[in-house]
Amino acid sequence: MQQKYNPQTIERDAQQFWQTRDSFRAVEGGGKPKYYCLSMFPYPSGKLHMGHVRNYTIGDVLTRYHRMKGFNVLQPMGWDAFGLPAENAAMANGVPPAQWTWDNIAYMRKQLKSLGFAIDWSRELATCSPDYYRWNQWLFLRLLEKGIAYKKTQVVNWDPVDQTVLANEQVIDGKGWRTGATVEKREIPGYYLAITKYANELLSALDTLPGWPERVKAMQANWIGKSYGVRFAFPYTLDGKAEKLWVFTTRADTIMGVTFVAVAAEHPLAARAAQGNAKLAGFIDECKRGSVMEADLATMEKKGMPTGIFVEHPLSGEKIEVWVGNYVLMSYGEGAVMAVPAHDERDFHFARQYQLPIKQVIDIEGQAFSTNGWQEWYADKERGVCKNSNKYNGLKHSAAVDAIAADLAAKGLGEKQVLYRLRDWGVSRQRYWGCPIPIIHCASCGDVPVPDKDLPVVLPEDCVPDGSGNPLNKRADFVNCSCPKCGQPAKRETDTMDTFVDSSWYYLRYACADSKTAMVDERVNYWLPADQYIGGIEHAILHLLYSRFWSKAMRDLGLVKLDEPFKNLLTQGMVLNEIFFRKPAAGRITYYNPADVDVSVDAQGNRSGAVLRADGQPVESGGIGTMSKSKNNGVDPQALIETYGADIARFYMMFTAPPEQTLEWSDASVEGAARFLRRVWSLGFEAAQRGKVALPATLPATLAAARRELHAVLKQANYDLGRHQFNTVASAAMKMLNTLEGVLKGGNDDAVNAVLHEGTSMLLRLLSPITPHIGHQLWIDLGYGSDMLDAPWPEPDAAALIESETELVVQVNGKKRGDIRVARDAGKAAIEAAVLAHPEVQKFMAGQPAKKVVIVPGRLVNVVV
RNA sequence: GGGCGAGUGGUGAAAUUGGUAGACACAAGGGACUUAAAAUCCCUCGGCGCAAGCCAUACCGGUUCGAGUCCGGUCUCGCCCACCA
Repeated sequence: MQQKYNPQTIERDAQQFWQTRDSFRAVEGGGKPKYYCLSMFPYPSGKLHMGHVRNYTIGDVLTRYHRMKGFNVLQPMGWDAFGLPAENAAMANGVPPAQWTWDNIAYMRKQLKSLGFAIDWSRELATCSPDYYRWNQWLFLRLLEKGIAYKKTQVVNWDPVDQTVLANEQVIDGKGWRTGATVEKREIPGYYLAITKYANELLSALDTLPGWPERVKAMQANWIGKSYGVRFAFPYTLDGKAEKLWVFTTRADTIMGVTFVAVAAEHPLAARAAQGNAKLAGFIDECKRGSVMEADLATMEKKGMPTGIFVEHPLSGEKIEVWVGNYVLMSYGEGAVMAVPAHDERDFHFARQYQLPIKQVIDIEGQAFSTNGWQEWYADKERGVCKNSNKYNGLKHSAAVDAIAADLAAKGLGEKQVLYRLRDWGVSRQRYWGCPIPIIHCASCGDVPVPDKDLPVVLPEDCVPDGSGNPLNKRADFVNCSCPKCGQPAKRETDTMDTFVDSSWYYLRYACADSKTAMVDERVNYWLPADQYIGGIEHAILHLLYSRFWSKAMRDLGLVKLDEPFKNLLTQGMVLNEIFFRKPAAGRITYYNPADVDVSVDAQGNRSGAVLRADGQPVESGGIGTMSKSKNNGVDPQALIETYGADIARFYMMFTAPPEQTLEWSDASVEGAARFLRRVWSLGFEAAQRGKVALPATLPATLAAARRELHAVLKQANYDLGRHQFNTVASAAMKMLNTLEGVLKGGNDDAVNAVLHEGTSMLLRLLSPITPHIGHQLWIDLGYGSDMLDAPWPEPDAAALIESETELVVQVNGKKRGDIRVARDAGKAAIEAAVLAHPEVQKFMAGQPAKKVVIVPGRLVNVVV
């Protein structure tokens, strides 16, 4: 055994040991309760970043902890391997995306292994492998049969940089989620998945997920956006034909206040009105081209134009004019709204802009309505009652809605409707590096599904994209085929699937990654749902919603017995670092990596300045931000692992912040973690020299106190592990080390060494989920066993925690004035007497009688004067 | 505009149901060891005060014997959604 802590050799040996023994292979069954610990799989971008290290360290801590607690644990790993970066890299380097991707996977797998994660590598999968994506295609065909997948032509979000369609969820602030390019609108045919059929279940089942953060559930509920309202029609006659203009409203109670109707620029009625109306046609064109930036939209001036078409109010029969309004969305509801300027803020501003009538139909007692300016209460549906509304006068919101909906229904002009904000999920992408959509286009048979026997439709792996659209279109050997129905020459679909399809079910495939004959098998029902899912908050909506939908769809196909795929969700915080830059008078900002900047501090420890090491000149601080290429503030995990080793990197990650919070990078704190593990090693070395000694029946008081402290800290640490607060578990390990070093200095007799050994064995096991390598080695060196993974989780000894005397804090009027030691079983009267006799207490009571004495057992006594 | 969350030393952070605020660290300062440095070890470390003590968990108020924690209000920051009818 070496006296000096040498992480490199220790870690290499431990990893070899685990590999030789195949320690982390998970096998179904065996009588233990199962624990499926799942981390979001990485995109193989080239190398790991700190976010990955943090994510997988959290997963590994939970994995190893549960394993020692007696669970049958599965921790798998795979690769979200399709996607655009591979195409961009291919263009930059002239290498096919497949090769780039597989090279990256090989490198990142090596990195993950060097971090010592307890992963069952036999279940590894990559979504770009035909063995995996054939099942995307297979399931897509099943969904097509069920009508959940369907084709339609629709106005879509078009990313001009990536040259592809984006789902609504992938448009952020009017920009592509990946490229940041301003999204355009285009009309394109594509395949859609009817996620809206599951809207209600996706929403209501959120209540069955107590192990999910409220924040994520709120975001999903918000996104699904359930609204209760009334869908109804304004009848009209055009070109001699009776027609209906449908609208949706959540405020049917204000229906008697309708003074105009507004339709979206894309609405068919707008197009009809624009015929022979060049001015209107021009306006509609302007609206369609207009910005889709939400920030712009929210502040954009209300613009509109009358169509000259009039409709009839369904209840009053009044003539109402139809306007085209730039604030009406074609994609929500009917693309048309009833406008009630008196009680809707947008309608109000629009009406004022164009001098349209404003008619108050909701009254709140004591509030005076005015058309001069908008007041919050105009839209208050809780307090108001109907007025100027004939037979509905005096009714409150819900009663009025009921009555009006009933009257509309009686006329066949409307009914109550539940509407969702959620849209169907467009999955066609005009990209090469993705899963081919298994469809063949035949001139006579139309769109024909590829027969199951011909799956997978294999993506050619030797294409090099050149930026001019999808290279598959130029691959005659891929495109040309024969129609499965009639045998005539046909064309293969060249669109590929959204990569979110790949990641919507990979967690199921881990359970049966070797299955050649089926997408999933019975083993899925053993492992799923995942007991713990860990990943970034950025997937709160997209990936997690799609995955929930996908597993429900598979359930309804009878493939899995599963309502929800992820029982508990932990959203880990981001890894941040300082930002330094210089902004020349002219030219672009340059960012400098914090590793190249020297920061000086004054005597109080306050920051006094920062200079670039290379030239000694000052740089400006840009605060703290997520590690990113654009801010040049990333720290490469590889350098960290090579300099310090996996255990120190892992310990630092766990100690610095609780898992859900952001983690601010600090080189000095990494050094602190290294210091701690060196001390652990020294302690282990010393303990090994002294030899193992069994605990005697009785211990001297100081050793009993030390032992009590060790067990009390362990008790708290176990509690903290249960609630995933790993930073205080790391703190607990530090406290135990401090205590044990004190014990060590107390002498070198059997009693000392007995406490030392018991404490060290507890410490190593408590640390082992976080720093498994050092634990593995010391466990052997100290003679506790040959494989720490087989050791039981340490539990505090209740007997060690018992004290003959307890210390109570003494307060007078809620302020601490001292403390007393009393017998553990001291009665109330004895405690009270002891406290009242305490000199500090007497001093602060200043001769006044005690009004009341509050005793909190085992904690404190408060004397009220 | 709507929703959710958070504000504690120079810094990262602790404080389970209301019960000793700042555990455990980092940084800083002082000291020991050393020819010297690194490493290691010891001490100090929220503010004011010589001290007794007082003040301190964004701010104001409330409940309570007792509030970082509960309630009401204000301010600031972060995230998500957003002309969703």
